[in-house]
Amino acid sequence: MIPVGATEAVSVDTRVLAATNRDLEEEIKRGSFRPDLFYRLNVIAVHLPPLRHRQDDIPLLAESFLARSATLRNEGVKMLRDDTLDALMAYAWPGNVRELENALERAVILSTGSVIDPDALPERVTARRAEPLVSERTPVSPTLEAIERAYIQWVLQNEGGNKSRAADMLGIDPSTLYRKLARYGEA
Amino acid sequence: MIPVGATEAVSVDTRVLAATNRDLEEEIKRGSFRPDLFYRLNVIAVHLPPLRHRQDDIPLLAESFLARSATLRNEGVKMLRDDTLDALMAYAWPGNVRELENALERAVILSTGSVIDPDALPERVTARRAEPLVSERTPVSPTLEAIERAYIQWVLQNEGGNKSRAADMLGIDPSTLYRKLARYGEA
DNA sequence: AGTTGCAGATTTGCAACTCACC
DNA sequence: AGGTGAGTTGCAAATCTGCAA
Repeated sequence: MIPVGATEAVSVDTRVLAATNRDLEEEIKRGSFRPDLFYRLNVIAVHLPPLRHRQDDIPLLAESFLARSATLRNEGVKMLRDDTLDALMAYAWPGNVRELENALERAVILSTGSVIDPDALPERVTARRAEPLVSERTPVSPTLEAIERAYIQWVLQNEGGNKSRAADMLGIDPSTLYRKLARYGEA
Repeated sequence: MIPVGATEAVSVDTRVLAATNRDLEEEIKRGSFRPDLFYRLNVIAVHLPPLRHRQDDIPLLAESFLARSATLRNEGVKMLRDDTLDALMAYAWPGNVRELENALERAVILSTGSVIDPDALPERVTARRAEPLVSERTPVSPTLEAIERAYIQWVLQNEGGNKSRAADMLGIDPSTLYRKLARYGEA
């Protein structure tokens, strides 16, 4: 595909072809596709899933890490003392899951017994209420409208600029597509 | 992230974090993102870009392949005779770019001189008007509505199910999001 | 195929209200 | 009792849509 206005020829198509299968197409046709589809999107740029929005997940995540860690080290699973867990849940984890994982790994190493107490956690975690980081990075997702626009453009290109066919793909009336495009043009 | 209703813990977040950069976020925030974003989408399942809709691109693609081939083989670039190119452009390339590439590779090998004539192409290509393949696979793209749904779900998940915040991300009123979700629920 | 008028259907943001939790 | 924030609903205005030309 040659992007509008560009001159580069690409060989993406090929791989796409290889990666596709009918089942998926079917599933997609009926509009039900899995979120992991969007994880891919994500990998490129869209969003940083903020762990701090899911504090309830922390116990589960922690448990899972501890279990894995125990397996890897051929040791028994270490437990979190209640207040240790509290600390974990209170912290904002700006580094998300990775940071949580690292902290727990460290804690496992530092703990001699089978119970992990708060002392084993990095200071920044236990320091209650680390003041809101200067640049509390607010993650950004594209606007619904932005997605619509981009997707439309993309389908349109795949249909060789044929608006009627593109409209069929999109499941809307050609006139509707026509107007949407017009709107995009203005703005 | 733990998908709604699931129990698996994942560590996707991390990599995402690593792969992201501010510039992209900026660009995205303002709603202008490049099509290659959707190529990724594409890689997973969405669509088979049909080469037959872009016959004008064929000369360019062919040229680029020939150039590359020449480089790889340490030979001079071979040229397409006019009627060879005609044949290429007349053919529907159900296998898309991959098929084109293969055909050219074959042609290069078969051609002793520096000019590629039609005889060097696979039969199916030169057989004028190969009858429309039995299952002329019509590529499918998800409906606009399907995309909207999926994207909304995805953002919603990233916001930990918080509809208000998700609505902010999406650039719509919380009530609007609420209703959309309700609609999805019914259907 | 692309475009536009049109009348009806749908959708939207706003604001108000409830509910839960601090 | 007071405050904040999420979720939800009524409503009138604005927008959007499919159809047909």
